[in-house]
Amino acid sequence: MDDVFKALADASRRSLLDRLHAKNGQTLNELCEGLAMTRQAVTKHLVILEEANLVTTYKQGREKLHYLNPVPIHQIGERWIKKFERGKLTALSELKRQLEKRDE
Amino acid sequence: MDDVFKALADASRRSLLDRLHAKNGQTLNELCEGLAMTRQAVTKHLVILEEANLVTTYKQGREKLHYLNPVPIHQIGERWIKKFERGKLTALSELKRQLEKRDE
DNA sequence: TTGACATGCAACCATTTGGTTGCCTATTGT
DNA sequence: ACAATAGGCAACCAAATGGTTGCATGTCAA
Repeated sequence: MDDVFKALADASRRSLLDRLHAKNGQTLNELCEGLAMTRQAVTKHLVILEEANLVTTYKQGREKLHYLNPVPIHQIGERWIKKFERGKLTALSELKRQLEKRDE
Repeated sequence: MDDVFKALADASRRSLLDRLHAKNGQTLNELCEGLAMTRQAVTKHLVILEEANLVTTYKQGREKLHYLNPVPIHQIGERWIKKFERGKLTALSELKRQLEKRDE
């Protein structure tokens, strides 16, 4: 889970996920197009995404195809974000109450 | 939004959010208890959480109270994670199809 | 078969990050 | 008044991060 959070912390990597979300199964060179980064930098980002299991690849001839795996993202939502949504309203009203108490 | 992702990337900071989720409105020293880190390190983490708007503070005398703000977490869920859940199943079946094609 | 194309590997670099120590300031209880 | 308590500030440090360049390897097409 830590891997996933770390992988998502970088805007370039999130934008790579966006690109794969728009069009799945792209090659490395395809994913490089229009980016202000060298191919090697993109490779490094993709490796981190693979290690976090956010991207799956397989080689077809000399090309390497990249597929988005949305499962870890979903798990962040289920296992982590939902925990903080329970009690969101009570936390906020508690905050409001305390902030108001400040002015007494 | 980038600030929030960056803030969430560190396990110590996520655990501070957990602590505030368990008990809201803690002081700095309270949040330090039982952690293998100096007070100053915790302060730095809390500053990052504040800048990402995940934690709100206010001073009461010589104490500084920390409150969890769950709104940015909720927004990550709404504005980011949900985007990838739409089409999750189609992405997965596409992936499966491609992986099977590999063995032909 | 050989040149062009797609990717991999490794060394290197600057900046950011996560932490420390040492000291300073402000508030509170006795 | 003053010692103890709660927190702030700044300099410093090692390691991680995000990027580069240069070169090597594997595959396809003419």
